[in-house]
Amino acid sequence: MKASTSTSKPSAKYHHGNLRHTLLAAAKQMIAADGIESLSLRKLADKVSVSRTAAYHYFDDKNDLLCAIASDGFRQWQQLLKQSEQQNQTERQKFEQYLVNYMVFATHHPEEYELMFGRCIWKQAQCTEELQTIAHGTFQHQVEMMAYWQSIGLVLGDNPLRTAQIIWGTLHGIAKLFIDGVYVDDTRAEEIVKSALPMFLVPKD
Amino acid sequence: MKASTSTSKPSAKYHHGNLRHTLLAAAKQMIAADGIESLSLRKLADKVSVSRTAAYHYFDDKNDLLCAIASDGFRQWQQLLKQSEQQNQTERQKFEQYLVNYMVFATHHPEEYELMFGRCIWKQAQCTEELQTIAHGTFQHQVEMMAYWQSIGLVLGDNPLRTAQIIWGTLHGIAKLFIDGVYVDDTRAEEIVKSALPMFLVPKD
DNA sequence: CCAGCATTTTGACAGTGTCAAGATTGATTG
DNA sequence: CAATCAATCTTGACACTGTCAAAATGCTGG
Repeated sequence: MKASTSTSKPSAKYHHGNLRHTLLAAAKQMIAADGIESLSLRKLADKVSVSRTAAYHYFDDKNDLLCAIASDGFRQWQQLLKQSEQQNQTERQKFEQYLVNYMVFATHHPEEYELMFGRCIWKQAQCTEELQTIAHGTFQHQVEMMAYWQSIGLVLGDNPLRTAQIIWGTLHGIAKLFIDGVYVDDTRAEEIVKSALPMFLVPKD
Repeated sequence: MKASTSTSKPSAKYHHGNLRHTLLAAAKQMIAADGIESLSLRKLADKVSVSRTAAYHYFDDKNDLLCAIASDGFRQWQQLLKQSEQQNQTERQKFEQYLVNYMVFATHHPEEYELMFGRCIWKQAQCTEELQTIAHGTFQHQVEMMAYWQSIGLVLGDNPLRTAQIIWGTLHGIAKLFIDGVYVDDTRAEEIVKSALPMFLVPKD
């Protein structure tokens, strides 16, 4: 357990140190292990050895906590994107890389992915301003990339928004069918998306 | 309220008549109105004017009830498919009709759709044998249709399963992004899927 | 009319999120 | 150094949830 405080003694203190961070880390670990729906604030508090309602000082709500995790997820995803973008590749390779990255991220962080793009936050509960902002930024970036790839004649279609919706839809759909256990195929999600790639491209000849 | 019994008096009786059916109908109505996650067995029982645990005589579980609703959803979907298939159309029209049907069904019955294809049943809880069976049948039918459309040179690709996975993924993804409120665009889902259509088809010339 | 059966109810329990009020501590002043 | 204060955490309480065991109710066949 990497819990404990940041500065001084590791053992039980009243003032925890940086409880907010610890809570987030523990929560991520728990949802990774047992899924979002089996995360309870009380079990979380137990795990961090803190009282049931301690989290309420850092989060308005359970929903607020989940939104914070989702926001972190977006930051992680954006970072991965940035890393990938500055590699020296042809645009076609970048596009393929983007698709593969998406699937790898989604299948490797299924619960975070669910929080980021799932009904849990977007439909059921209202999402935080922070989440709204960072998510919107990510979406927009996505559309811009598609628009660019269309403008250089790599990707099919003339309506960037529309095409972005379709391609993202495909990625999201395959990811979700995998994550939610509908596809029990042992095929890797990356392979499926790789065979989908040609559908999106402007024919060479 | 179309509740009440099937045979005799409509008013309060101890033996309800066909409580199972009534429960299912009321549950569908409730999830259509307020979403799956706000359905509780107790509120359901209240609505049907029956005690909290009455449902347990017809369903093992809350999960069992949800599975029953999902099964009904699959039956409805299969019926819609059958209706559509026996119309007199070209194969291309049938294919397009299939895509549009999928989106219309998904967006008009979002909560049922979520139950049928969502994590709620497939991942989180284990699904009933009945559901497993009917769902598997539907999936298989889907793959067979894709295989046929490929065999007659309508749809791209040579691997039926793979192509079915991709096309279904696209449908599912667009549907979910709409349903879950990520796409707040006022564009109709059918239009998006219609513009996706050409991607799947073998070029004419 | 009564026994047995299917059906429904009542009681109870553990678990959940969340609010209000109190307890503890570290930091800030005079 | 001591007293105050604000940040932080805990305790108590409430309504709500799913679910089990045991009791109650009403229908049906003998």
